[in-house]
Amino acid sequence: MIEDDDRIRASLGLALEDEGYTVRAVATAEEGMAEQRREPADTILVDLMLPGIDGFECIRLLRREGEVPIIVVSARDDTHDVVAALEAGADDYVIKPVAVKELSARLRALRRRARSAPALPTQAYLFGDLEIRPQAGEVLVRGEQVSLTRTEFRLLCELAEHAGLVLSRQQLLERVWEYDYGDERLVDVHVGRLRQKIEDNPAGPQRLVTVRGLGYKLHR
Amino acid sequence: MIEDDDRIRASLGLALEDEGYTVRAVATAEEGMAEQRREPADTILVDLMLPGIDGFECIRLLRREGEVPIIVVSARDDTHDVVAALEAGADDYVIKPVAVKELSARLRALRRRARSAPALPTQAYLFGDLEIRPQAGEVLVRGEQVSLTRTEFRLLCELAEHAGLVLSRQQLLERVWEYDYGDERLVDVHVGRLRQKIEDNPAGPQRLVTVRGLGYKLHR
DNA sequence: AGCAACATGACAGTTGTGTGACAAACGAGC
DNA sequence: GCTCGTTTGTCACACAACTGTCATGTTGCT
Repeated sequence: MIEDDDRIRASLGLALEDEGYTVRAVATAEEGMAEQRREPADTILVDLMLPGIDGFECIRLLRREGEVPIIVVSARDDTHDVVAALEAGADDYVIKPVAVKELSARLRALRRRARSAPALPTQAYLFGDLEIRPQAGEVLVRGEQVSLTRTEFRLLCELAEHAGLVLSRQQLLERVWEYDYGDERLVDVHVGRLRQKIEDNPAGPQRLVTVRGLGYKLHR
Repeated sequence: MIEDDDRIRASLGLALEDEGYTVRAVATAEEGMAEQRREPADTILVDLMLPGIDGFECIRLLRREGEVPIIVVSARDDTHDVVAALEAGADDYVIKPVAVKELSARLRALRRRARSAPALPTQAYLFGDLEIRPQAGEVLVRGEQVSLTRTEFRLLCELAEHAGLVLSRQQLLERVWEYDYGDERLVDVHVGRLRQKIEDNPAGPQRLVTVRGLGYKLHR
């Protein structure tokens, strides 16, 4: 609960605890953000009129960091505020003074809905007749699907993300293997294997080309 | 929209269409239920004071058949009604007369939440000769109904909802089992069982395929 | 030619996945 | 409350796929 009025904070906090919730309460948006980073809450109640960062901004900041359900608890019964709060990313809006039973029912309804965020939406890549769909785990060469191993797939995605640019073996080791050091020959081996699968003539690569002395790049 | 007052039905319907929504409106709970069975809506607006089956009962009936988001639009600004409606399974409660902008914002907020909820989708899926009717709890392979357990069914729905995309074991654990952590082999076992039922040759799956190192996906 | 950079095939250890067995938990029906 | 069939989660094992290393061969540059 982010609420600057001490009396409301104390009484509403106690009332919610009576309803079976565990409540942590702070007085400012700044404290709330810090607390949420320290130990994320299931649900956040936030007042709109706060000193310093106001409620609207606080909602936007919280939204940027996660999908936590947010309920606005405001004294202002104004359609503009309601709309603005919901636009900012709040999930519900209740007017103070609020009946604890109602707030509790809304909390329950909200938490019934609250779940994890959707999958990471990465875009698809298309380079000539090479198509890469990261989220589908698919790679197509001239419309034909080829099956890559995870390492090959990650390597290809990394190259695709920087298509046209040369990536050094060291960069690839760091990004694909998450090795800070390591044998750079390893990259060669996997590039070779990848070529077997995506090149028409693996010995004369057209798509995944070597830049001697620098590294590899994926041709646009 | 389930609303017995002709004037409100017409004006609110038009106003929402101006906001970009497609609206179907009926005057009674009975009609609403029939309409929802015929062609499920994304979201339902329901008045509480209805002739015949009242709003509360209507909400309970709708809830029994699916997870469709429900917003109560009532003239009665009474905490008891709010709590009762939310308890019955409504997702939100707004007071008439309602500002269309506010209703629109609440609709958006609700649908944003609904999208990430693990609810059973309202529409049916058809992938080749695999048909899934989440609301009816039916799955048909080549027109033949197969009986799935609840876990298998939820797993299939989750995969169907993201057909063509790879879902990791972790994502499936979170969405189907609502586990934050857990043994990922559990997913394998259930995928295996599901394959026994929906694949012609479970050892060489065509519909529910493994993407090695990434997870599983349902083929479109 | 000489050298460094790169490619490639083989191989053994590791990892990922499928599957059957089993016991606990559940649930419908009485 | 009880019973019995079903569902669920865990485990162990088998097997296939993948990975990283190495040795050896090839290429491109000076």
